[in-house]
This record gives sequence, structure tokens and C-alpha cells, in this order.
Amino acid sequence: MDRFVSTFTNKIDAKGRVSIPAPFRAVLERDGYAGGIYCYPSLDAPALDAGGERLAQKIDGLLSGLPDYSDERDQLSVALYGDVQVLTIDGDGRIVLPEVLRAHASLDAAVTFVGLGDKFQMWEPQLFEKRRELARSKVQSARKLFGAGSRIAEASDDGDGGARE
Amino acid sequence: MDRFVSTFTNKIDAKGRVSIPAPFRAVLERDGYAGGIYCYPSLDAPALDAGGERLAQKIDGLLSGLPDYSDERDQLSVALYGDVQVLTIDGDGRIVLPEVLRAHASLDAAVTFVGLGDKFQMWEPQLFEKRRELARSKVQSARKLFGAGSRIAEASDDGDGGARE
DNA sequence: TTGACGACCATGAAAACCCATAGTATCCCA
DNA sequence: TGGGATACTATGGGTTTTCATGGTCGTCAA
Repeated sequence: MDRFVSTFTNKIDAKGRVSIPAPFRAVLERDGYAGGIYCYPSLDAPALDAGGERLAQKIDGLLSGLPDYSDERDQLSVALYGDVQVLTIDGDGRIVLPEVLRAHASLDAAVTFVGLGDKFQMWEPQLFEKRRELARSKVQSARKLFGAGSRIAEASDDGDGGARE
Repeated sequence: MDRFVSTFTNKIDAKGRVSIPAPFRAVLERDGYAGGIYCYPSLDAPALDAGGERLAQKIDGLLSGLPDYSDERDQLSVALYGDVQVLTIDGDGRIVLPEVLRAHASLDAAVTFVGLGDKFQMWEPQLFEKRRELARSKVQSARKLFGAGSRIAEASDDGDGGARE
């Protein structure tokens, strides 16, 4: 297994530490752990994006697509790299979230870790519930869009699944 | 044979464990077993969908069409990956169903495993009986449409199930 | 000196692991 | 063909390991 999957909610302790879910740590190690995780505010959500080396390389990839010295690249660079923090993982698999990041995601007492394949997000648990509802309804409409021939229907549908048996 | 076929009902023990039917385990192994099965709440039924690597790749395939780090992709990822749990199979072929999943499918004392080809579902036995009745009536009307072709399904079903049980 | 931060240790709960048993299907041989 | 041995599976239970979480102690810097 080499991608971040499923969600976990862990507490923030008095010193501001949070345990990274063990399965995520396993993925990070396989991903070429280099002393810490890359973490930055999500561009379009009150959450934090985080990941390991693979994520860092993907960010590089995004920028390399844009011409050097273009306004676009400058802006994106600032947006992406400017707020990136490298968070070190302590011996017990915990990180400390800097104030700036905590503020962006309204993190206070607990953190919900959400696996998104090659990165994961950190959410304030209640905010995440709302986002999850939204995402689910999006999937519903996506299924209708793609129709019966779509792989979405197969992968997530079960409506007529019973008939197949 | 590499498809999930036929149905089995197993008990949930005091520790919340359920045996995965041996035939399904065999399919999972052939499917490239990577430490666990992928399981998530069915979108429109009180049941759980589950499968092996092939199912996971299907989910990946859904997202691969979308641009990296787009808003849209993040939202779909949350719905697809966010609800997925990786359930590890113990040495005796059993899994433990997390509370969230059990609740969605009203699972309590037993689980009915339903093969659906690429994936399988887990149902509360009584709920499944109702669904099965419904499915049968659908099949009846389908047979009228397809005529003799419907025998194909019967033939393949006998081939596997009969030999084993 | 005080406060932030890192390394280290303690603990309870949960998960993973291992072994035992009974019922059933399968196979082999008389 | 019948009957017994054998293999496999589902299920139960005990034991060890892992994990999340809380706390303490020392260090370095403001």
C-alpha cells in the first residue's frame, strides 16, 4: 500500500502535538521519508495539505509547467512554497502544528486526517463533516452525469448490483 | 476464477470479527493482495462495498481524469478516498468492521457476503433477503428481454459454486 | 530565568497474532 | 459403494504488540 486512504481523527495535546495516524506514517516511510512532512494551507479550503517526498515533487512539477519569470509562476510559487512548512515527526510519530497553520484550518482540540491518495489533508473535525457531505453530493451528481457506461457507476454503484447475482 | 460469486453468511464474534468466505479470499489473493481489502459504505444502499487491488485501481482511474490539485479533484477525492477503509485480514482470514461501517449497514450479529464480480458487498442478512427478492423480480423481467441468453449466468454460477460447496 | 522545544518514558485501549476446536466437505481405499 | 481418514473452514479465546495519548526532564535561546 502506498497511498493515503481513509480518515482518522486524533487529539491535539496540551503542547500542541498530534499523532499522525499509523497507516499514514507507513505510507510516508515508503515514500522516502526525509525527516519530515511537507505541509501548507489548502488553497481553496480551511484545511491543511500534507504529504511526503512525492508531494514535494508534484509541486515542483506544477511549477515547471509554467514559464520562468512569468507572473503566473511567481504567484503560484509564492502561494505554494511560501506557506510550506516542513514538520518534523518525533519519535512517537507526532508533529507540532505551527500557529499559522492551525489558524488557517481552525484547528483546536482535534484533527481529522483525510487520505487523498498521494497526499492527505488535516481538518477541524466538524468542518470536515460539512465538506464530506458536500463531496458526497458531488459524487452523486457526477454519477448521473457520466451515466451507466461510466466507471464511476461500476466502482461505486450497487443499485442493480443485486441483479447481477 | 477471479470474480466474486455467490453469497455466504458468516457470524460476527464478540470481538467484532468476521470470516471472509474462503472463495472470496482466494479471489483476493489472485487479485494481488496488498495487506487488506478496501471497504466503503455503498452510496445508495445500507450495505458495504469491498474489493481488492482491482477495485482500488478503479477508484484511482476515476480521479486520474481530473487535473492534479484542482478543486474538483479534491472534492471527489474526499468522497471516494475519504470514506474508504483498508481492512486488514488476519491470519485466519477475518476482518474487523469499524463502528462507522457497521452502523451504515446495520451490521450486528452476522454478515451476508454477496459476490458482484469485481467487488462484493456486505449486508445485514435480513436486509439482504429483502433486496434479493427485489433483484429476482428484476431478473425475471430481464429474462423476458434477453430470452435464452439468461442461462449463461446460471451456467457460470453452477460451475464454481457447485465444485466448492 | 523563563518559555519553547526536543528527547524520552508510562499507560490504557485497541488491534494484530497465535492456538484450539468442532463441524463439514473431500479424498482414498477397502 | 460405503466408511473412515484427512483437509479445510468458521468460530472462539488467549496473548502479545502496536498505537494514541499523557507526562517528565533536560537543553537552548530569547
